Amino acid sequence: MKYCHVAVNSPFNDSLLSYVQEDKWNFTEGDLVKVPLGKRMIEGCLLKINLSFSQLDDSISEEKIKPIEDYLTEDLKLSQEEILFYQWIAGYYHYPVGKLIFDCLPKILKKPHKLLPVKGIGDITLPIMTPDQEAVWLKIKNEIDGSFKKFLLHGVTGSGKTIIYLNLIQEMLSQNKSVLFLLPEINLTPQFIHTFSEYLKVDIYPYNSSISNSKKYEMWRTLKNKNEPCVVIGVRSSIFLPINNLGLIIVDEEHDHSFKQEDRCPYNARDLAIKKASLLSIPVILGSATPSVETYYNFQTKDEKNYFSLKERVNQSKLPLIDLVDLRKDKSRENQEIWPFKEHSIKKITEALSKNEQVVVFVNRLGYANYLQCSACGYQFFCPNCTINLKYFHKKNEIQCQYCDYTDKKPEICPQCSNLNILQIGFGTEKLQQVLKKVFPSKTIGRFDRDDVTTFKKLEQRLDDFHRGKIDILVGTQMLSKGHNFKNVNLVLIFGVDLQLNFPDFRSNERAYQLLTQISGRSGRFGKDSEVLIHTLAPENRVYQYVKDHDFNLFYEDEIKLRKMSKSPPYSKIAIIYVTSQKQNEVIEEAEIMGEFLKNLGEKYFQDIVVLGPRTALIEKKVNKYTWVFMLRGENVNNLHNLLSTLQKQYVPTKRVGIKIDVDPYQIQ
DNA sequence: AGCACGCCGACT
DNA sequence: GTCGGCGTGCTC
Repeated sequence: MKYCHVAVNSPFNDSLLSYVQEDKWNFTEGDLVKVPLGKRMIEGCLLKINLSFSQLDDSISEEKIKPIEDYLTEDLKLSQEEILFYQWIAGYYHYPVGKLIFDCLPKILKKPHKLLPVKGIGDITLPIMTPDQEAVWLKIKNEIDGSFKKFLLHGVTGSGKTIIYLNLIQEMLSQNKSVLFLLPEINLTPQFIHTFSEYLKVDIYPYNSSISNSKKYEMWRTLKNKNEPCVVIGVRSSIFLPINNLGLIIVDEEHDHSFKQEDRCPYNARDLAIKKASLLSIPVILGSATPSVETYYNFQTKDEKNYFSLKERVNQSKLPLIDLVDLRKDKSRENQEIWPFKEHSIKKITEALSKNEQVVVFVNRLGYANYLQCSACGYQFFCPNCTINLKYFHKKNEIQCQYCDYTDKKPEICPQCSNLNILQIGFGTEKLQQVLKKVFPSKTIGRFDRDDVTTFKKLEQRLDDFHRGKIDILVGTQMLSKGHNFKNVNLVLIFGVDLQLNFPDFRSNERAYQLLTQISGRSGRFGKDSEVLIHTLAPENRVYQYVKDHDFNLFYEDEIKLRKMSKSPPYSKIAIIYVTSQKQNEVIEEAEIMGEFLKNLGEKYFQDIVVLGPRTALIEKKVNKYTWVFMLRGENVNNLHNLLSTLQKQYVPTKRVGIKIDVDPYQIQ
């Protein structure tokens, strides 16, 4: 009797199950199959075939093993390289490999659908590079030699990283190799599709959440067999696309947190890009104006010769002048009508508008007021399902939860003391938009956030309107901060970054620095003098000073010292364990028992691993689910992985709780 | 993760 | 009586 190992789409037994391989099949490894599990049929992928019973690394008894039912499809299968890639990821993130595979593959379809790539025109020749750009491009080009190498392209905002990418892509295409271009968010797709199709005469494939499953399925089949070189522009999940003859991966905005998947398998696509490049022996280029501290550290200590920087903007542009607006000053004399703007900021906006320029206003929060509070008794309006305040939306006249769908009418009266004066605390995009509408009634004030821009189509439309000058002032959240090339913006206002700096997390300074620098970078990209006004209650905070001085190195030197002192990454490796349940007492009890287990395990075998916790998650209850967390930290990566594996193999929960492991967490929830 | 079984309360 | 809520156990 022949047996095989199948990675199934179920977490049962870590998704690795054994099946009988009947002689009638002509299977090879990587085939996608249907297998029986209990009373149903589930999807599976053959990892190892032609095994005898004794070769099964499984403690199951022989008579329990059932035969494979059928092929799931013969249209698509995984290559040996893909299997290795998925297995490595599953091991690294302690996630079941079968779940991972079927999370990543498109849903298998019977009928193929039509797929039309964007046909690159390539009718414009690339602009001549500046001497700086040319030097970098030549050095990278000469380093690329058909082996695995990683490069960091560190160029200030507006320094023209895209031109270097395009030259390198053209070089690859001329060698008949395809290129994968990863960007953090779907928002940036339209502009890259536009630019790439102007300069490159090849098929360009966008891959993101606006692409239907049938197109995704067709893309997997097409890219696997495609012989002509092409370019894929995609978000994090496109790292899994089986691109034939892939010659180069570019990760733009490598520092961006959107590369980290938070649900399901919590991988970081930037790190996977490096892994994939090494498996395929190809180069990978990381690009950013604000490299992550960990990436920069790696290039400082290991790959120095592959670090390239661009310090000047192109188009004779200077970096914007950055002004800190102290929100604490002269409170009494402040004009309440324009709050939270200051008269100075309104004056600056007026000046910009009078020059027929556009203005970008950034605030990190949605809605009108962050929460409501009774002025008499201090009562706050909380979500009944989550430990969070309800946000107030003015136009909808509602208070809403950001984690579940709980919504209520705006209260007129305090339910606790019947007081009629309910205070609105904090502000978001909606508030800023409304204030600006009042101050500038003849101007068009647009909004760019998740609340107002709900579909990809609307997003394209809103951006297009702004580019065409139909919007004078655009008020937006993070969505606005990344990569956009606005021609007529020389004034940017920033609000609400103080909150980021107060976040209890070793990355809070880094996040704030990156955010400020990225948003500031939207100002003055086309030659004119430009300005950024950062509104803050803590102008003396050093992060603001580094942003003001455009000094990445000082920021980094300061930050890396803190990381060393606090033994945070890159000086250690971190993993988080989340324990969740609908029942608060069960999570707490389970977390305590698990804490004992981890402590004993640590004392016996892993003395170098620090176990912190259990404590509540930052938001203990979300959608009626309670979460408690552990943080594990260690300098030895292998020990950290061994501790996690031991926990997974040996720890038997006493309650029905969910357990999730997050290796290299970005946000410590 | 599903799915079934089995126990219990509440409703015609 | 029996419908359905959810706790528990099992699946190669």
